[in-house]
Amino acid sequence: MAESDHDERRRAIAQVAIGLIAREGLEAATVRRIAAEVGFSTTIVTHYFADKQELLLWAYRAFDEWARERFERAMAHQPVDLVGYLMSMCAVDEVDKANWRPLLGIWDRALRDPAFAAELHGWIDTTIARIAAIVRMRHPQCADPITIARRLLAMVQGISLQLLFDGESWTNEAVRGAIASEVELLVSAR
Amino acid sequence: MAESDHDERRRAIAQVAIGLIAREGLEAATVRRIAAEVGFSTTIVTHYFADKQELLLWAYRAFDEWARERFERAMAHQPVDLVGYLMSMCAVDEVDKANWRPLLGIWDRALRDPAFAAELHGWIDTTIARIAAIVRMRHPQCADPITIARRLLAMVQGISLQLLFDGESWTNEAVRGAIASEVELLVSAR
Amino acid sequence: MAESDHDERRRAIAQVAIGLIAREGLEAATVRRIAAEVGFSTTIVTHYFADKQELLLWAYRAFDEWARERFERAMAHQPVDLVGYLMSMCAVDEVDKANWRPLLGIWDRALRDPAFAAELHGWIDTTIARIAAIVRMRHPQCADPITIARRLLAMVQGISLQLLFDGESWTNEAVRGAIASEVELLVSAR
Amino acid sequence: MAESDHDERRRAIAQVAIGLIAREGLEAATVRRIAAEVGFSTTIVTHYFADKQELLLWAYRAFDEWARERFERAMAHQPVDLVGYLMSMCAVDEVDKANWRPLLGIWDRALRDPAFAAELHGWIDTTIARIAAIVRMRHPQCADPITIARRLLAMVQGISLQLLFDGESWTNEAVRGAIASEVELLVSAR
DNA sequence: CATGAATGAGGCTTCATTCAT
DNA sequence: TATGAATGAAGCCTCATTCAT
Repeated sequence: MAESDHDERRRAIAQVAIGLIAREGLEAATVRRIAAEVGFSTTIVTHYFADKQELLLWAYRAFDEWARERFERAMAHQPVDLVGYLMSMCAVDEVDKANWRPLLGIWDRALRDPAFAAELHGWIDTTIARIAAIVRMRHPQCADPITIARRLLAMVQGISLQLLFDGESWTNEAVRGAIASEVELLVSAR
Repeated sequence: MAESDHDERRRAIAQVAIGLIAREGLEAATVRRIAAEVGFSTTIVTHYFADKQELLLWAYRAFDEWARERFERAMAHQPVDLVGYLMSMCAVDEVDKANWRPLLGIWDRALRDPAFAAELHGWIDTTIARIAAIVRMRHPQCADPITIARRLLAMVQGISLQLLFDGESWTNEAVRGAIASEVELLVSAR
Repeated sequence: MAESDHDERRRAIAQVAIGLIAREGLEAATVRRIAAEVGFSTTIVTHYFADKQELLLWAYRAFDEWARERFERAMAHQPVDLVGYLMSMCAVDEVDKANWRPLLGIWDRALRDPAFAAELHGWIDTTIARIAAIVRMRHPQCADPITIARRLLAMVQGISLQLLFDGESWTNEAVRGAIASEVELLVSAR
Repeated sequence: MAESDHDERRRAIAQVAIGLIAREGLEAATVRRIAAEVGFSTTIVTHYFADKQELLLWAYRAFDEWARERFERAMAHQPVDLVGYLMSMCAVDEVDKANWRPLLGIWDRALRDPAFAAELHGWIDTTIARIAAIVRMRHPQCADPITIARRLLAMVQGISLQLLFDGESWTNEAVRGAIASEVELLVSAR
C-alpha cells in the first residue's frame, strides 16, 4: 500500500527525531538536523508532515508505542507481576533513560500546546488504566484501583525523574523495595 | 550600595524571565521578550548579565529562593508539620503551579547543560536535607531519614507533575491523604 | 550541472564582496551589505557559504584568479617580457589599484587568521615561482632565480603600496625604470 | 600643567591601543577592550578623545614617534650609516615586527579615511625626507636624492611586508645584502 | 518522490556613544 | 575626573517554511 509506505516513512523519520531529542534535546531537533540524520533534504519533512508540530507528535507517539509493548510483555508474563511491570516503567537502565529523556522537553511543551496536552492526557489515562487492570487482576479486593494506579504512576514518575538527573540516586533494589512496599500499602486494608 | 542595586536589578530581570517562562515556556524567554517586558532595551540584559545562560541561572535560583522561604515558614510553624510541609511543596494551587511550571523546561535543559545540572543537584540535595531534618525531628526513631526523604520527594515530584498536566487529577484531600499514608508507612516499623 | 551553477553563484557573490571590500573596506563587507548588493535576502549567503569566512576566502581567491590570468597573458606574449610582467603586477592604473585595494585588509587579517595566512602563503609561493620561471627562461645564467624573484616581488609590493596611497608618487616611467634597473642589477654578474 | 597631564594620559591610552592592535588586529581594538586594558571605564575614552577615530589617530602617531627615535639614533651614529638605517626600518626582529603589524590595518583604513590618509602621507614624506637627507650627506654627487629615497623606502616596505607574513622569508643577511646592493646601484653612476 | 533556492523573522551578542551623577 | 546605566544599530547566524522544478 502506498498509504502504509507513507506511514512507514513517517515512523522512520519520527524515530530519528526522538533519538535526536533524547541525545540533544528538543531544541536541537530542528528540521535541518532531522533531515540530515535521515539522509534526505529538509523539504522531506514538509512533504511527509504538514508541520514540524505534526512530526513531533509522531515522535512523541513512539513513546506510547514503547509503553504499549512493555505492557504487553508484562501481561504475557505468568503470573502477571505488578511490581515487575512498574519497575520496567522506571528509568532504571540506560535504555529506559533514553526513553524517558525526550519526555521532559515534550511535557514542557504540553504545558502550553493543546495538541501535546491531549496526547499526554491520553497517555496518562491509558497508563493508569493498564496499571489498574493489573491491580484488579491481582488484588480483586481493592476498592479503587484507578486511584491506586494514579498514585503508583506518580511514584514511578517521581523516581524516574530523580534517576534521570542522577543515575546513582536510586539503586535497582531501592526502586524495587520502594515500589513493593508501596504496592503492599495500597492494596492492603484501607 | 551600587553593588546591591546591581543585584536588585538582576533579580528583577530574572523575575520577569521566570514569569515569562512560566507563562510561555523556556523558548519564549528570548532576550528581546524579556527586555520588552522589563521595559528597557535589549542591551540591558547584556549589561547586567554576561550571558543569557547567566540570566537563566538567576531565574532558576528564584525557585530555590521560593523553596527556602517555604521551608522556613514550615519550620516556624509549631509543632513542625511534615505532611503540611510536603503538601506545601506540591503544585496544589495556582500559585504553586506557577512556580513549578517553569521547572520542566529548565530540568530538561539540565539534562544536557552542566551548569543547570549542578544547580539542580544542589536543589535536590538541599531539599532532601530539609525533609530529612524534619523527619529526624519528628520521628527520631527512623533509621535512614535521607532515604525516606528521597522517597517522599519523589512522591511530591510525581504528584506535582500530574497536577501540572491535569489540575483535576488530584484533589487537595487526595494529595494530603497520599502523603500522610506515605509518611506513616515510612516512619513506622522498618 | 547543478554543481557548477552552485559554484557559479558563489563566484558571483564573492565578486560582489570583493568589489565592496575594494570600495569600502573589509569591515564594510557585512553579510547584509553583500546580500543587498547581490539583490537577495541575507540568508542567501548562508545558503551558499558555510560561513562568512568561507565567503571571504572565495573573495580572496578572486585575486589569485586575476594574478593567474595576468601571468598567462604575459607568457603568451613573445618574447616573454619580464619587466612588462612585473609592471603589469603593479598598481599602476585604476583597474590594478582596484585589485590591490582589497588586499590590505585581507593581508591584515592574514596576520592573525590561519586560513587566510595559508591562502596568502600559497599566493606568495606561486607568484615567486612564476617570476622565477621567467627569470630562468630569459636569463639562464642566473644562479638563484628564486631569491631574485623574491626581491623583485618585494619591489612590486613596495611600489604598489605607495601607489595605493598616492597615485602620483610614481609615474609609469618611474616604475618601469626602477623595475628595469633592478632586473638588470640582479641578473647581471653576481 | 593640566594640559600635559591630559596629553600624557592620552598617550598612555593610545599606547595600550597600539599594543592591542598589534596583537589582535584593528577590529579587536574596541573601546571596551582598550578601556579594560587601561583599567578604566569605557567612558574614559569619550572623556579623553572626542571620538574613537581620534584615539586611533593618536595610536597611529605612536608609530611616527618610533620612526623619529630610530632616525635620531641613526643620525647620532658616526659615520651615519645609510644601509644600517634602512635595515633598522625593516621588520627584521620581533620588536620591529610588533611595530609594523598594526600598520596594515591602519593603512587599509587610510585608503578610505581622509584623516588617516593625511597622517600616512605625512609619514611617507617625512620618511623619504629623512632617507634623502642621509643620501645627500653620504653621497653628495647624487642627482635626485628624493627619488632614490622613495625607491629605497619601497624596498623597505616590500621586504617588511614579506617578513610580516613569513619571518623566514628573508634572513638578516639577505636583507642587508639586498639593501646594500640597492644603495650601491642607486648612488653610483646614473 | 524529492530537491535546491530563497525567504522573513528572529536568535544572541557586540559595538560606539550619550546621559545623569 | 570618572562612572555605570542605557541605547539603537548592527553584527552573524539559524530557524521553519514555501516555491518551482
